[in-house]
Amino acid sequence: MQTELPPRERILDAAYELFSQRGIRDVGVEEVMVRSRVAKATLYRHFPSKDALVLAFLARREQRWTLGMVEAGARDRGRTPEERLLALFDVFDEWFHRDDFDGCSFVNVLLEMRWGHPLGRASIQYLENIRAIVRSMAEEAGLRDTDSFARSWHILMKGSIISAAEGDADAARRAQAMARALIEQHRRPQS
Amino acid sequence: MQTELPPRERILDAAYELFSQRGIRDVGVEEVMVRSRVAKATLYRHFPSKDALVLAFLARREQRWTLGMVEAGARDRGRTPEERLLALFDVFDEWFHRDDFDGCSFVNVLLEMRWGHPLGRASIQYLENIRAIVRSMAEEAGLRDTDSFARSWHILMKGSIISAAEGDADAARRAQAMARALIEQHRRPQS
DNA sequence: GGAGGGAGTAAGACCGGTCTGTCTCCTACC
DNA sequence: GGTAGGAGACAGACCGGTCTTACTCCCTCC
Repeated sequence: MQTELPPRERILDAAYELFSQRGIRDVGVEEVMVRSRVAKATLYRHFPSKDALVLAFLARREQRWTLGMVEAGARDRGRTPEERLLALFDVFDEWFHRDDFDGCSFVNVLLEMRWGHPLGRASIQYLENIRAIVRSMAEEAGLRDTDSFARSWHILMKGSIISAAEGDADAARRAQAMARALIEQHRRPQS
Repeated sequence: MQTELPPRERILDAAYELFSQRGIRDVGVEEVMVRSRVAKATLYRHFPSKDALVLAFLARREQRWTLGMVEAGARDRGRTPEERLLALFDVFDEWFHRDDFDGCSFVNVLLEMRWGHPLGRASIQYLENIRAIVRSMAEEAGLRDTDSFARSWHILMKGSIISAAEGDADAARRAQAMARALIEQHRRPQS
């Protein structure tokens, strides 16, 4: 039998599953405790408040989702920089078809908590980090106006995620088609 | 002095402001009561539950926002069918720059309540209604594959709304540029 | 026209449940 | 034996929803 993970890891694992699938307000700390088989005092020893736990969840989400699944997945699939950009939507396509598809936690938390709330602010920062990855890929591809490109690209990413949440599992393919046109319009030299 | 609106209207007005600006879970029925200057029994006489009140809010949101602001606004601004489609993002541009910009309530409620919950289901239906408007405009414009067109177009709409919620007030212009390319690709005959 | 009654409303007490967060008590292990 | 952790009671706040009380208005009927 495997040795059980230390309490802090169990808490973070449980929080990740619950928060990513069901959102923040719908999940109480007690549910996190039960799933991680941890006492309340232990949870509050490691995290001073629920908000702090959510912040830790968002950081883990960036590691696993933004960096692990999205960025690394796209970089693995494409050979050229442009292929890697487009592969972002291949990763999304596979993600949208998974039955445990859970949407973008950063968007979810932002809309659940709104601007102004610390968790909303943090989510905005993590979304900006995603745009930075796109921008860097666009620079590798030699595109022009990479900041504007990344913002437009991000519109396609977020819009397709919402559509997938509505039930359109093919939203990534539609977004990818528009993404191709966007690349075309950002090729040097000025068209 | 103007005569006060009947209680039901006062309740719906208060619910509209509160729910559209702050979401569902963050607003308690007591806050709706206070703002509408209505007693609790009165609220529960007109609406059997908070969920029923939220459903009424969503219906009013469709009337005011989907039909009143978005569709009517776009139809007023454009002369040709294609201009009317693109004018959707002119309406968005103005909306994004308003200081009381509140995002798309249907997306907000869907992400707050999730699939499965009756309010999430209702939101998905109202989002489908938006796509039906886009589809009908696309048919007027003589575009081909109008269902797929409307789904792609909707990705641009929702993505730009999320970007605006993040703080990018110019998201509508970026989406409009991609929208132009999308129209181009859906012109008859097959390009 | 005046009395009576019923419907609608305001104000708010109240109930059961849930939430976050604190605290106590006990066990196990190093 | 001291520290970390499990189990859970507890506090204080808030939630949705029910119910009571008192008042006002309007319709009706004599």
